[in-house]
Amino acid sequence: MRSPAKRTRDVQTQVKNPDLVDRRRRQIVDAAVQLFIDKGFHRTTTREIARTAGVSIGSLYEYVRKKEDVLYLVCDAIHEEMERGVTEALNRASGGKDALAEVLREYFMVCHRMSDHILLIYQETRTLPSQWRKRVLENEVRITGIFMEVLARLSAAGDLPRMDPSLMELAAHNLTVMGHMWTFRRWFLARHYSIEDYINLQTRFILGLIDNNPGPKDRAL
Amino acid sequence: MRSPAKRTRDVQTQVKNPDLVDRRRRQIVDAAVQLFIDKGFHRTTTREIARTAGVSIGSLYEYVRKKEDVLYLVCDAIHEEMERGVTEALNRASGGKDALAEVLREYFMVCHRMSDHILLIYQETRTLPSQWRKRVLENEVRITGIFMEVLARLSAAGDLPRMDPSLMELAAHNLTVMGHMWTFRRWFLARHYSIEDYINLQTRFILGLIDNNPGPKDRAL
DNA sequence: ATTATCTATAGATCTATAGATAATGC
DNA sequence: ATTATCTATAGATCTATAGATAATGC
Repeated sequence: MRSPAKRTRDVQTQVKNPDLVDRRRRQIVDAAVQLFIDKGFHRTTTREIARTAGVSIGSLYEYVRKKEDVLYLVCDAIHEEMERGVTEALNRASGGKDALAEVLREYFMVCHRMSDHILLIYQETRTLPSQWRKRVLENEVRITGIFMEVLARLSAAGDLPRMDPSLMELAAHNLTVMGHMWTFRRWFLARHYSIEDYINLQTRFILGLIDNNPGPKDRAL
Repeated sequence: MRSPAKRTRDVQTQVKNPDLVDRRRRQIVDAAVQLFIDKGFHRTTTREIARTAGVSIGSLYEYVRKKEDVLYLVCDAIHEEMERGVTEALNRASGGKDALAEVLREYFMVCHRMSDHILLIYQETRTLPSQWRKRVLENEVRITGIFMEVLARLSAAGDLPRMDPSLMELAAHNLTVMGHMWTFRRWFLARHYSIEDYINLQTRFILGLIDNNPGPKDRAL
């Protein structure tokens, strides 16, 4: 739905050959992602991006119009990977009694893998020109939306208490952000917990909240 | 415990008179906070900070050694205000059956008031030299710690289910971040909910998770 | 002929300091 | 004399482009 070719059109280029544009931009994005993660957007120069990508500074500016264009391409690529990762992860979760726990585990593992990238988006989204910031934020909503669908599916199957749509939507945001939290509080959390601990504890936190049915493990929280 | 005078020592100055240092730095911080919120750290120039603060660029550099010093002073001032706000808010919450709901409401209102400032910290902490980034992150932990004490107090009073310390700590982080979430997802949330809606829904979410006791409102989530 | 790439640099900043000036207190 | 403040600018970047060169395909 959002192929590189589609994204291509957002950012102007002087180069006619679309395949070439895709290929070179991939080089540029790959170089820039790592530089931005290491040094931040503002401390990375366009020359560094060009050099690391293996093109000249002149060529770089054939493929983007401004430095911010590179940031947009980077953010979009990250979200594309996140979306793929989340979709796969959630499909992998098999459903049934522990469905939510499985979903959480799979999602948190994606966040764990993409830690640096998620953090980059938190830090640099504001740097984008508003037109593109809007796009990036739409991507963020779309990913939360995937989550929400899963919750709705579980709820319909009776594996989750029913809740009204507003609460369901907010719950999806909460779970999404809990994954992000592992990335932006990692400086603290990783000192105390492994990713496994984190997943287990957060799962207990959430299930403790959800499992309202009285049972052998009442007050499970 | 962390008076301006104490903080003063972290950042070098050429000026001998400590009161003057406090006063001028307050001017500088007040100017810089707003500029950083509006344009970000990197797009704000030292000259702008000086001009807005009502001092010359030369004077500015009598009170800080580098531009990053200003950012540190700004972050520290924000955390000081947060800490005061959170402490007050949590003391205001009266305890009793709805204690947690009250605590959440008071805390979320602080986050609502300090929305822009919290966001700034998320965005610019990485920009700090590591020595100061560390301090800023310690402040963040301290604020979560206040929260944790409140939870412990409620738990001891029986107004909250007992949980082991790890889970309690993580719960404190979760609640802290839920407040932050209102600031960094505000572009989405505020489109759908008022701050009142947000507080009410989040409270239902949390209480739904916690209130494991079977009762008239079973499956309250 | 057209398309892609490169080198060299114009032009615009921006941080941080040096050195001059004003204000304060003995 | 000492302390605080200011003006003027050195020195170091950095983005983005102009104009030259190389590669490609008719």
